[in-house]
Amino acid sequence: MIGIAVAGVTASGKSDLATELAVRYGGEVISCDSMLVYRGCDIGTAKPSEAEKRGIVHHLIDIFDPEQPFSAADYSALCEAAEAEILNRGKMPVICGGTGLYLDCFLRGGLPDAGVKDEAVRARLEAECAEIGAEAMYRRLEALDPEAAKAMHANNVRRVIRALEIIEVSGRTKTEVDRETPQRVCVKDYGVIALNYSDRELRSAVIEARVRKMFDMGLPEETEALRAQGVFEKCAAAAQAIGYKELFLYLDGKESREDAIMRLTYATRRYAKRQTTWYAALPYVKHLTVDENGKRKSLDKLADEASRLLELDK
RNA sequence: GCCUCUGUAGCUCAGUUGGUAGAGCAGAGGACUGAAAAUCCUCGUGUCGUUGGUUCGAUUCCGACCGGAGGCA
Repeated sequence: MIGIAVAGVTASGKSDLATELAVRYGGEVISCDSMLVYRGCDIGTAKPSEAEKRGIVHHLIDIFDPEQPFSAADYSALCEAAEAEILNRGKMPVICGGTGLYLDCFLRGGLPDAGVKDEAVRARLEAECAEIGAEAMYRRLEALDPEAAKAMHANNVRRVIRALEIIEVSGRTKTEVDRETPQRVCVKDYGVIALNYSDRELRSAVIEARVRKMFDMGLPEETEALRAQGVFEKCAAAAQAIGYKELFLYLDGKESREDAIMRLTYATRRYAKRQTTWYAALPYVKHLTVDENGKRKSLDKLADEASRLLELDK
């Protein structure tokens, strides 16, 4: 095994565990998070502080400005590079983060449609979609790539457009392109664990507490700062982060602080649910439960369990 | 004390010219191959405040009562 990956639900202690494992086994952490790459998005993304990093080198954090686009393909390539660098130093890569798609892409050996992308084409398709409607776009895809169309819902405009984009840019269908990589198989020699709470009530409570803490730490101010930069008008990837758009009403005086806190809590809970569904579908992950009898396990105990699950001390 | 408004799903509210009701949010489940903290799909029986009356039939009309809001005294 050349490395380990700590994935899992938001606010489950992934960072702590990954850092602990890096300390124990001589590793460096590679973040696997679509939002930690952005500078200035700190509180809202629960970015680890220097103290929390405990002197361990962390890769792929603060590498872009919030206006810049970022995607799974970019991640996969960057992660590959970071991995090589770490291995060169004779250290162990410890991937850590909750963006399931990114992890999956990397572990599967990159994306099949590498290089198949054209912002201009995509923008044009979006404009067309706005004009003729999702239904018409879907019918167009049905004619060109019926198999891909069948696998997606007509309302899921993003995916329909991406499939059409692939056809235009590469001259091949998404179905053809996708056939070239393994289906959700981990082709890298990594041990993968996903953290989650065994008790849903506890998970909800932890998430709410974390949101309140973020507010106390200055989330509203951070949001204002990003707004002043124009991040949200530029349709940037960072603008979709949970934790900023939910505060707009409050910042504009149209909602109470408490209501904003609750809406952010709800959004985060739903996110945790989506993550759970995602990780449950990945055949190569080992699941690790974060609480015991309603109380959080100590980090040491959790790390021991993770080590055992991954057979690290063998 | 009088007058007006109001009481419908966990929350905010629609609605039924009388034939027992539906949205958003919350909640549950799921999908996912270059925006993924994104995008999308599926799931709604609740004494229609209580109680009398009118009616073949009332949550809907009428009365009383009990909550809540406002106005006049």
